[in-house]
Amino acid sequence: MKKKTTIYDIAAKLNLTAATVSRALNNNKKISENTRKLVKQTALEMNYEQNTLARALKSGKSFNVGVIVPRVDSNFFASVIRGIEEELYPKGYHVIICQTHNQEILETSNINSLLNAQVDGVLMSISNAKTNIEVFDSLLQKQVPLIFFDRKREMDGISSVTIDDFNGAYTATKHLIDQGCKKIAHLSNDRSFEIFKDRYAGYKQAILDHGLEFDESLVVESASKIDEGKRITKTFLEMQNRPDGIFSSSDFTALGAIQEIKAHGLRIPQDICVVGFSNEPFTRFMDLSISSVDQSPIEMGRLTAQAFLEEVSIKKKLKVQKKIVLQPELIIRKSSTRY
Amino acid sequence: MKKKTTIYDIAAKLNLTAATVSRALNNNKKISENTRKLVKQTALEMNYEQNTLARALKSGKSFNVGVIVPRVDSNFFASVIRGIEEELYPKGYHVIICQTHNQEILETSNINSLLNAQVDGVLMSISNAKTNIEVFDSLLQKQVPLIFFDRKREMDGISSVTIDDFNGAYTATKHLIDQGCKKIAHLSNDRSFEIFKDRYAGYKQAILDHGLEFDESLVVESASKIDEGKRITKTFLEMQNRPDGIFSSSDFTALGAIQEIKAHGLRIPQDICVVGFSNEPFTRFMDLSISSVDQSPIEMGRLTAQAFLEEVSIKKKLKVQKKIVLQPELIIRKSSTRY
DNA sequence: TTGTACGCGTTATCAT
DNA sequence: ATGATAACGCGTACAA
Repeated sequence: MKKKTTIYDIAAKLNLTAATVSRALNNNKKISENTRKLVKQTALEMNYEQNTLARALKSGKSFNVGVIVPRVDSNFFASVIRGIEEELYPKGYHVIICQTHNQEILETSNINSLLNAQVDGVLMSISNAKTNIEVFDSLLQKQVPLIFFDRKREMDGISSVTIDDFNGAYTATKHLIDQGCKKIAHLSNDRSFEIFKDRYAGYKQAILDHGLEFDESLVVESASKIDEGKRITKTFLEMQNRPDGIFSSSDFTALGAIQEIKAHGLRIPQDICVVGFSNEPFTRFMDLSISSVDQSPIEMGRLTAQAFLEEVSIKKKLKVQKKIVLQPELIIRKSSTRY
Repeated sequence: MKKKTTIYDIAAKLNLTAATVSRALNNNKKISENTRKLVKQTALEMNYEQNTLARALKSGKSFNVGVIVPRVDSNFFASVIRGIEEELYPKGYHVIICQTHNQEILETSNINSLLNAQVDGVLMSISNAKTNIEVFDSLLQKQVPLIFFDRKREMDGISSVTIDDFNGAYTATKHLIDQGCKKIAHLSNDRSFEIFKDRYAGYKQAILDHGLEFDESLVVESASKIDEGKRITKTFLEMQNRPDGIFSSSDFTALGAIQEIKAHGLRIPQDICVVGFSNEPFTRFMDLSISSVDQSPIEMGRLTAQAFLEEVSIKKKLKVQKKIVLQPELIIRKSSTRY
């Protein structure tokens, strides 16, 4: 194990003091151009590398940013992380990944663990609607920037990057109406999350705005799973007056719906149109490609990272709360294209 | 900003010295049971949390592990990362993510950047077959454990976790033969990577072992993209004596092949059987579900993490090189099920 | 412009 | 069993 060269080593070699070397390397104004060049030159020759840990200990900045998501092996979150990493890496930051698996305990322990590692910020997507708010307060108290993406929580002074779920749902539902659907069902999800509440609201508003009848019994909550989509769709199809359109808040339940509809010998989109949400890769790959609402996750990641960078660059005094809302894009595919 | 309580604070309160407190907290043997309890008790009361940075600076251990992958928004790598994170988090380690986008420059800079952040280990999947080996040496010299997963490089003293690509390919090809295929093509990929070389070799061996004719013109390299699969399959279908089976080293090219075959009015699996590789989620979702070789990525991640943990727990003296090879599992679906 | 001296929070090595 | 002190590597207020 070769020992790393420190500023002391290079100071010794140059008959200078460590302080001078430090200043030279940090482009401190009050240093002669000569010594600056000399120091940098020999630093290069001696393969000097700044000890991040020491600097972090001294300055309190670790140049690490924590990212907390329910899970990483989901296309959406993986893509957001990709965006975050790409934006932060060039600025010298590293991204630390934590998964919560939707467990409140893990959400709390992750935050504490990141706090303990002295990250410079935490970017997270709420995974548990009822996680105690105290944990977030502990972040605020320690002046560690916290930024929500996708699944946020209404909190004073916290910036967030989300998409306009209401509008995405509204557009999708309106699209179904444009395709001639008269009775549109909605596969919803836990509405204690804002995103699902908003999608529900957008769906409802579109229904009402276009003279259709809003029927609460056509809205069913479930987990984002194929089988759930099948199960619920089965009940829809057994109605005496079945729906002719389905707006799903998840691509997986949408897929389940499609499978169930086919199993019943009905045609898509002729008999029933289906639109999903998230634009998961598989929706594009199917023979019967699935229309879906794209959330531009990479862009969301980039913007989240940018919001963080802004927050750390700004003087601590003024606290800005930024709420960035991305406009989702409806990707129209075969599952809802009648004309 | 509340100041964090340090061991000095709790030492002062107890009329002890910081050293004693440190020892008590670290369960040092030579400390009285009384003071140990007392210290731990008051530490709890004062909300003491160990400063990881200081400990890292002192001990040289950061409890951070770097993970380098081509990209995170791929199901395979995301799943491996998931496995790694789940294994490491309970042990107090954090996972730092880096992406290379298959660029040699980024591969090198990522390693250096992680080295600079003083990670306790680097887990990586080679993304560029010709990355200069020097970078890896710099890791070895600094005694930082390096472990390859999936895409490895043959290097002395480096542990790796891979799957038996040869066997996976062999099994898949044999399966096609069992289904009655007589002329099997192979959609390959850059064979400067071991994994693709091995898959090619497994395919070839299965052909030879079962009395079929090996025909090099039925093997074509391409990137792992749907369109490439289409393009190459088109040339296959235009042969006077077209193949009746395709083994693809990628699920994406397999999908492209399937699309092209259908477009030509041929039936799957009756006319042509197709098997892919990786078991991407979408292969299961299709109406015509795609047979594929599963690489158990989460398991791979866990084993990689475990190999790392072992390596750090062992005395630095003895260097163990572990080569873990997972057995892949062929998932047989509609695209290759004739009987 | 450069040097001196100290602190960041912890642990390890001496003593006592 | 506990205390005193140094050291990890860096940055910075203060002095020169």
